[in-house]
Amino acid sequence: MTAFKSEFLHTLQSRGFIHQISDETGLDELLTKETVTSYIGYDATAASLHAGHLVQIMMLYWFQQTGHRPIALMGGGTTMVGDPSGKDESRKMLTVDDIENNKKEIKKSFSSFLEFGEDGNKAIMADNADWLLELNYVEFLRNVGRHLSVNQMLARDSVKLRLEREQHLSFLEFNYMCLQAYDFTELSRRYDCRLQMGGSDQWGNIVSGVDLGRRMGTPDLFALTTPLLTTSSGAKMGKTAAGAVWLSEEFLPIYDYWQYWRNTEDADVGRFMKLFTTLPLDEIARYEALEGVEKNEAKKVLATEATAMVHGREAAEAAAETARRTFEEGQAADTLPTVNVSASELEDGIGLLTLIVKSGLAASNGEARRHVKGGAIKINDQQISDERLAVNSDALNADGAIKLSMGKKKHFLIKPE
RNA sequence: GGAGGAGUGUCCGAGUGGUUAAAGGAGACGGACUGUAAAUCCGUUCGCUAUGCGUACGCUGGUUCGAAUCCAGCCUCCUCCA
Repeated sequence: MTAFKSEFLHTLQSRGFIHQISDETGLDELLTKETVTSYIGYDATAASLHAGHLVQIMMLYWFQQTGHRPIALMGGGTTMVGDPSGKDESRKMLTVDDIENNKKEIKKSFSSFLEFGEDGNKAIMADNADWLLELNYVEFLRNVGRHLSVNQMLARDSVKLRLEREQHLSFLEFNYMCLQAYDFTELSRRYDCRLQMGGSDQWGNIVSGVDLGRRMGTPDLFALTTPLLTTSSGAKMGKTAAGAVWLSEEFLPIYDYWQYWRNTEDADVGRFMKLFTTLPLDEIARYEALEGVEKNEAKKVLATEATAMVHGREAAEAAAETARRTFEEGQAADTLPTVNVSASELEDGIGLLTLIVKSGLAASNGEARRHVKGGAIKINDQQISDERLAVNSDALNADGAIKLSMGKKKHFLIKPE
């Protein structure tokens, strides 16, 4: 293992972020010498980023923390085309308005990690729509295309593997690499961006940009990728039953976000602490050394720290406190996620199944019914077996709410309004 | 344009006329055991006003008492050739 001189690479390496670097020594020197600009691209396909993006975001965070200038590049242009690497039928074309809105929302999430601004090493939010959308095909071919080597691109794993397996590779897909390569040179030109980072699956695309830059006469460009992250059981990061673990509060309550990290597998705690929190390494080592039941303490710290990164410390502490009261004292903490029902409806009595569906615990009455049959549903901690039960205001507790639970972990408060 | 292959439930994948709402697996959810973990075991996994009804095997028609299964046309995807 190389010992890096630059604070940035040293930090990344000791925290387990690094998979591949195009020119370790060169990049290390550059980072030691001057304030460097680096970018990571994100497609604006949804209005919120999710936990799968976190590793990338944390890299930008450390980049800025160690004195460099990060660029978060929105794929406004590439999103218009749609990344074909997702194998299913091509993604629905997003409207310009959608993309604009998504960008705005995504930027909010970035603001928790990066300091945006004009000068010094303030982060920049760029958008490849600014240059990709006005590209003229023939002009692009003449200015950029002649520098792109098909021979080299054919050698990239992403392409090579497809060809070897005799799988179809569309021209569009092939061009995605070209556009991303071009992005890199454009960012180099506009912002003197020297480094592109990304997930390990992006290696080929990033290196294509490095090559293109050299042919087009940019300063030396560098590539850095992170390992593909899975949990110890092999599950993809950032996915749950309900879908992605969104960073935006509107998509996932902060309490649930905290819970996601609280339920981390034992084997992942240390690794995740290094990647998703900013705790000092020696402190992480202490938590990592905990065994058995004590590991839970580490998980709570992980959950609170990881939540604080996104939602702020106050909200994270609140989520931790809610969890403590709910799980350790069995109370209905009034900060649990709440479902509002109209007071008059509640007076008349609401069907249990309806209530379960309304709270999002089940997608249909049938599913709700199954949960009741399976003994998963509790109201005010009383197991309910009668699926036809009508819940009315008699069930309200002292705080004027009804605690609805499914299983041991999911709790809601039903409140009249 | 030619030849061949494929399209099944969240995903993968069996199923070539009849107890098929569709084997099996994965995933997910619930339960047991635990530590709000993992592993393991058990259960559930289209919808509904439910001993019934409605939808469902790319689409549209047809054959049949009866079709995911047979026929015709169409659509989409893939491979090879031109």
